[in-house]
Amino acid sequence: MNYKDDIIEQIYNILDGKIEKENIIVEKPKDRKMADYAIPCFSFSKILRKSPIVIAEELKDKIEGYEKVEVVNGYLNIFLKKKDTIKEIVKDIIEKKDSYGNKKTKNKNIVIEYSSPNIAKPFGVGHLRSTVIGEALKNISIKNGYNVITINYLGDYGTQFGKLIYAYLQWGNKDAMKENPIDELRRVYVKFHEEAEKNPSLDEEGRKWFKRLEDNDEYSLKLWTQFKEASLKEFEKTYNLLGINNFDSYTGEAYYKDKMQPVIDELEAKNLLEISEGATIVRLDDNIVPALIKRSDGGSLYVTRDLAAVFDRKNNYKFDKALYVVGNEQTLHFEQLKKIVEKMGYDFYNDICHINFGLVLQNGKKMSTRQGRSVKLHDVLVETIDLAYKYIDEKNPTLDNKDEIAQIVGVGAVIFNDLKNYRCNDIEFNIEDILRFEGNTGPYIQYTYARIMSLLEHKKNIKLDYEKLVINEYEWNIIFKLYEFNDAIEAAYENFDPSIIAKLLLDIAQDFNKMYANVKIISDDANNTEFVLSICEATSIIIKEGMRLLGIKVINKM
RNA sequence: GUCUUGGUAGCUCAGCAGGAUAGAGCAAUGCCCUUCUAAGGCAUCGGUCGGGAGUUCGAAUCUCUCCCAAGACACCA
Repeated sequence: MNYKDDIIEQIYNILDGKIEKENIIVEKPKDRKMADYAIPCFSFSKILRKSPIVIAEELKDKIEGYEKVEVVNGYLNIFLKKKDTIKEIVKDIIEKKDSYGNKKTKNKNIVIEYSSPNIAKPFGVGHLRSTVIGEALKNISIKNGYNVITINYLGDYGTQFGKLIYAYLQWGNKDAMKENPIDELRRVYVKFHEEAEKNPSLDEEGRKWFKRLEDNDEYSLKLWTQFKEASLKEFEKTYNLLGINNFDSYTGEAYYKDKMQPVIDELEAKNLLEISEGATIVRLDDNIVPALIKRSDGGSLYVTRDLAAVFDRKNNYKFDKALYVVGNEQTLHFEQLKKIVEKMGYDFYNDICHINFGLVLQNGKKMSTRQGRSVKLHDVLVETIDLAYKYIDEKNPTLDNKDEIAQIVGVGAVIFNDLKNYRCNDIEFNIEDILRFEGNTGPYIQYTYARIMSLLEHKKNIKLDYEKLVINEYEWNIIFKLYEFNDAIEAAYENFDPSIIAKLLLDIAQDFNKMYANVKIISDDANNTEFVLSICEATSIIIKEGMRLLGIKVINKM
């Protein structure tokens, strides 16, 4: 049962419906000793023309089904019946296992575009964010009952490839290309931008080569294909480490190259196009700068391709929502995209959602491949896994699958570090933070899980006698947190924010470890032991499932 | 310059559809493994919630204004 809803319902009825249900606020007090739920009655006094205390006193005697109801400073403080509540929640979780918290099927399709690394560039820590947030949102959306289609919209097209082809032809080294294609391509790309600083006419060369690529020039196409294949091979290593490799589609930007013209024609037919300074634009509202559809030389641009993509996806997947997990810096781009779709007369523009996230900064500034400032994700993962291995070797040297565990812990640390904070905040890239396995970290939660699994080996599955139990505050705190998992799943979807789940898991792990340190779990009292172990089991189910939603594995021993 | 985010403990961040003494982690200091995994727990230290004004019974939370930082702003994506 939902306690909050029940309390609201009761108060609504007691006050004869004079206070709207949405105005009855049920809070969770910061300090659980004050109450399990609290209702501030201040706002009722204007309508009922009585003091909050008088109202609270009236309500106090009429609310039924709870352990205790108190009035303090105008708050109505409600205490749940501990044993009944625990029994109900623990039983529910253990029965449902990892399906606990699953929401009803919505019969709606969600397309999520995420990860989207750029071909011919290293898979940098910047792309980690999109990858990891997108993956979590996929899991969270499915948990909430949506059908999900995932798209890895590879950055495999655009003027940058013209620049790259030109740069490779100018300064490229075939042997180096064979040896380590990504590094070689990065080298010439950085070189191009250095040279272009001195000699802006190089940009013109880049555009020329991209135009050739768009016009299906055989030589350009051959190089482009070579770059792309080498990159994908390289990315696969990183995806394998992260445990992410199941996109429904890998259609990159290039896929849309022959799908842009119909959209341009439609824009033309709807009289939305305009020529300005030689380029073709769509003029939007006064507060948004016009969107460039075609360059002066006829070449396509980012918006052009995204426009083609959004219609293609609407047709193919009949999406009810399209999520774009793309960084903050592209906010304007998506505003323009939505606005154009709206101007074209389609009302699904509202279903286009830019799931923005903060930048990965280095020394307070944006990382940039162009300026050679970027850190390879693969290197970071390897470093973290190595450190995890050292920990294991030191703390539990007899474990037999150390490599596997080190990988799960190391990768978990990296992913959790990214997901634990609100996604829109910028992150200062700090390898020390990632390499920390104590406190608010992924390994802390994984460790907690391993502890629980070790305890559960003592579980005998005997029938509990609830009458004999004495509940302590540690147990009670955990149960209440476990119960919040349901709400967290919905909130994480509604806000498209995985950190809501990450924070709850930290809370749960913390409460568990407090209990672990203060309560003797395996004791002579078989009934009580079994009871606490059932709480442990419920906790382990929530931690495992919550971590799975975040894209992180747990292990039984570490 | 315009627009968008953000400014909470030394550091990284929670809290923000207003509510009871502002919370974690890290760092620092001191405790706790003959007992269930010390990647843990406990304690101490640490804050005029960027400045100012307003709205109200009540503001870290809402409004305005100023300061600071980052990002975006026509032929990159």
